[in-house]
Amino acid sequence: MLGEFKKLVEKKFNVKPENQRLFFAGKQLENQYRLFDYSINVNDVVQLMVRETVSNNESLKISSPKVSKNVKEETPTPSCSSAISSSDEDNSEDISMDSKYFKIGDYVDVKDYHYGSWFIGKLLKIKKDPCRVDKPTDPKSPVKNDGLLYVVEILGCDDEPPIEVQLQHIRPHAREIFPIHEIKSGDQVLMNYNVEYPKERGYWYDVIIKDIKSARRGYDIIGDVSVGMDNAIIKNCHLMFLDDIYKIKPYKLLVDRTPEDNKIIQLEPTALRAGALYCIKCKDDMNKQCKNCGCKICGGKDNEDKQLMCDECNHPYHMVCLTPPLKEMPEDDEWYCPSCKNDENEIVKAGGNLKVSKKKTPEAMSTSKRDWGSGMACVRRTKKCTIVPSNHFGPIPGVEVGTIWAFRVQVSEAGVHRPPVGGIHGRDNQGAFSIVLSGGYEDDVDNGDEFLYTGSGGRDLSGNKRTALQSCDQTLTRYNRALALNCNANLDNKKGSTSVDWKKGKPVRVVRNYKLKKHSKYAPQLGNRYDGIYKVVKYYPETGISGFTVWRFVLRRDDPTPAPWTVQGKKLIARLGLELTYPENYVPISEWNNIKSKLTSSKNKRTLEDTKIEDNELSDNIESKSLKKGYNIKCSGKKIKLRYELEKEAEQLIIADESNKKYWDDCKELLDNGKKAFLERVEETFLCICCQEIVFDPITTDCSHNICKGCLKRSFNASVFHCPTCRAELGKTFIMKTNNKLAKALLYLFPGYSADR
DNA sequence: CATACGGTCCCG
DNA sequence: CGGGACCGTATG
Repeated sequence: MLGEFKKLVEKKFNVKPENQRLFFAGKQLENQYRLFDYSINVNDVVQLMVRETVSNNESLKISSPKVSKNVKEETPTPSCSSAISSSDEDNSEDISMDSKYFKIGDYVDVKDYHYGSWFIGKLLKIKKDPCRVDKPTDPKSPVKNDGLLYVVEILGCDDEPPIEVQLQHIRPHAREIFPIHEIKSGDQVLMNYNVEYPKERGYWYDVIIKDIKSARRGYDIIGDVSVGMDNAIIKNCHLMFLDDIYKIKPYKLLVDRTPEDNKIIQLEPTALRAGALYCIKCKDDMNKQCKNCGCKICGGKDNEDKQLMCDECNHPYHMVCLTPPLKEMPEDDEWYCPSCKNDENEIVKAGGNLKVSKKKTPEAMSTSKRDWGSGMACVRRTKKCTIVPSNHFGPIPGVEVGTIWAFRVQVSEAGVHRPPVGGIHGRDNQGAFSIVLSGGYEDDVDNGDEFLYTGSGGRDLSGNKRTALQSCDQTLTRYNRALALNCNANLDNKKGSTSVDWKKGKPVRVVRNYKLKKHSKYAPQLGNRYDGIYKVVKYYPETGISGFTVWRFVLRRDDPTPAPWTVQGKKLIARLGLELTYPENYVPISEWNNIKSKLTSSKNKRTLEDTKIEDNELSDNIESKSLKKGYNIKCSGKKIKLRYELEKEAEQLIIADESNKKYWDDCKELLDNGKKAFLERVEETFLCICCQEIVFDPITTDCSHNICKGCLKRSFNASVFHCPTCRAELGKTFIMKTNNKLAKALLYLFPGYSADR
């Protein structure tokens, strides 16, 4: 059983079984199955993700080093940038006296933030690090960030600006060759390796020697190469370049430096270490004609000043080799070669008119006069989830239940729900992988753990629309058929079908959108939230509110992670620190700010709560609607409704807390569902937003929110004087008066709940 | 090619 | 201001 396997994993990786999430072939391994059930064989690789349960965030980071061979891109970090822009004069103070290890003029090996490999450089300046954010350090590095920035000029790159790195990313320049016959397994050395083309010369990385074999001519060396900024290890690399292996020179304190040491470190290196070839075709032989790195047409490398670089493919072209030949440099900044250029006509006219950019002309693009340039209406995905295929069933590894994204495109990027607009992602011959509830279909009914979902279609989308009113009958085709296939029952596209064993159906990832709020209280306040795995219990056609046939799907939650609206779920979300995320570099438009401000103003919050639909009401809804058609929901039989009658004393204490009347009334409606349900609701209602526990020593604000006195005090101590829930200004002089009535009521219901505080 | 439970701009 | 029109995009 998998439980035993998890124990083995615990021994090996020191991760508690409950914190392990194991994946194989895109599937999450569940406890009740065996490795055999997943067809896992010897030597197969199982992915381990570590659930974050404690405050220290140690997640399994898988990094792929990115080393681009030829083209240097610009460092994309605007703040704390590693490269000084050449136009920007660096006038910060030199404080080289503060460094314990280096002084100006030292020749050092420097780890470039961009390539993640070691280069030779000369130390120009030492200054204070204004960012003071520690860059990743190799755990084996003998030094730690000392709060200084070392400004280093990379040798052999004359036109490149100096780079700035922290102490752990520079070290004395390694000059001494490590003779191959002296090397033994376990040594850490500096070697040349090409991540992309392991047989070619590449950049310089730290390598731990794993194995040395005598081969027919010379040696075979296997080692673990440490690449990239976060020191990802590429294991068991076959290293090719054994003539120049360098001994890593240890750090030495300045106070320990002898005059001899000083002479060596300040001596300009006689030879640069051979780096990656620019061109692997011609091995950078300048005398060889090469259509890969020289002119794409003639292969020549001559007349560099008469070569044009294509802004698309980056290949050079002699101006004279073009047809027709170009006599002068084009005035335009952009130039595209014949094979990258879109419009053939433009190429013919190359000499005269190069004004057309690669982008489509506005006329060809659209007839619209609207500006779609800003906002998230029609934006492209910027990344694609590749960790699992798009037809993957079940959770997406690393995506926690309760994750919230502001926009659908982000949900798509995460791989949770890929279509940018559609509500169902599925294939009509495989099943549905995910669905989104966003209140767009009038017939949806949401009851949290179970909901009634309406199929898609039956709408007239002419006029380039995405949504419309129902205007004809839905059929069990396309996405509806896909979703039906998830149900553990034979497909019936006439009458629908009911699962034999609903849990055995295919899993559906479910996302709730904030627009669902209108109809459901299980919707998030903002954005799109992943709520976990559901299964299709049954599906059937029915006449919808519009009068047209719609297909309806009953989905029921089957996920080990507590749902985001439960107390447990909320605690988990708080523990994981899940927060609404926006796309990178997102600049909110005014519209979006309006939505947000509406939510934070208490007045609107009230009206939202007024429209909440109750549990029982919802269940009745599902039942009545289904019964109308002669279907019977089995769960109605097993529902045990044992109304909890509040004790007199409790009733009095609750009534006494007038300022929270609305909340208490809200809770009381759950009395019908029994004591447990009622108490859960109370716990949820009076959860302190700060500490995620039931409010202790509660303060009830004018904006009707309850916070622990201790939590509020902490907030005030940090000079934050507004309500943590709705951000209404409380003012410095706000008097923190405990709401004793609430305190008493809570204490009655949860005797001693504050014992540990 | 058709389809789609987004998102924004524009107009009344 | 709120609701209607309608765009690019990913997916099958």
